[in-house]
Amino acid sequence: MGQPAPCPAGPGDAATDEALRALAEPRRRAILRLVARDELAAGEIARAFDVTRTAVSQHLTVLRNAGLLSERKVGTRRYYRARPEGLAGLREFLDDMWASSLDAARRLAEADRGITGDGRSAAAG
Amino acid sequence: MGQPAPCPAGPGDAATDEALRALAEPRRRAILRLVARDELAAGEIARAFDVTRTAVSQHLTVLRNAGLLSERKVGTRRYYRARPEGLAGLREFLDDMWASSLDAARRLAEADRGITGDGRSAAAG
DNA sequence: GGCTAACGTTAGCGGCTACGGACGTATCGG
DNA sequence: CCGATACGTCCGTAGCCGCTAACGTTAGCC
Repeated sequence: MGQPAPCPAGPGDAATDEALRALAEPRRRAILRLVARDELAAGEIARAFDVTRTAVSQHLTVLRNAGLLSERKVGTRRYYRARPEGLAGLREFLDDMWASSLDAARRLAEADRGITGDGRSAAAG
Repeated sequence: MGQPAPCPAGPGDAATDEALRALAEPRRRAILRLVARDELAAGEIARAFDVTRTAVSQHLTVLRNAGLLSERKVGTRRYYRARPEGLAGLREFLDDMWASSLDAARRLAEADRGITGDGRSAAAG
């Protein structure tokens, strides 16, 4: 066991889970790409896909719930826009993972070199 | 057969889909965090969770298939390690999305300013 | 050869989720 | 007021996903 949680960051974990799960769906990624360029209405977004408006509306709800979308109501139309802030948490998460992996890789490489090549250089550095 | 997959840095859509779907699961993220620090055997990883070894083995397979894990066989033990390269595609994807969102936000902000504040500055850039 | 340890794999099951159809609601126009 | 438009929401269904139990395989030891 062990949940040391070196970087709980409070809402970072939950938000990351929501955002990651939302991005795991190809449709939602496509929608996000679409609204990342310009602000579009739900109908226009739905027309860009072969699925029904119902599915698109649900996807929009999921994305909005994950903090990846921003909603703007104008009359009967609802315009959606991508939220960079929603991706910030994910970038941080990936960056942390990236750093850890690289550090571990370097450590293992040094250890392997000390075993296969030279043994006394282990204390070097 | 085999998987040369030298990490296609270009249209990593398929790879991004696999990696994103793999990371969408909390268990897999925890496993990845575990092996990001040090290289561990499947049994040790499985012991770190309350689920059975079968589930962990499947998670490891998924992560490995997504290019996020590296396998090293030693006797009956199989050591797993996180692969930074697997996260590279995701970082690129998020970075692109981030840039697009920010650009769109700035454009919309300028357009909004032109409407609410001044109209002749619309051509400024 | 026989035994144990470590691990992956297959089959079956329960839960979740994306999808489509039908319905209700809010807004604009005549 | 009534119709049309735009959108969200509820219900039922099909497919996917993660989990467990049982089995098969490979490596080390006596």
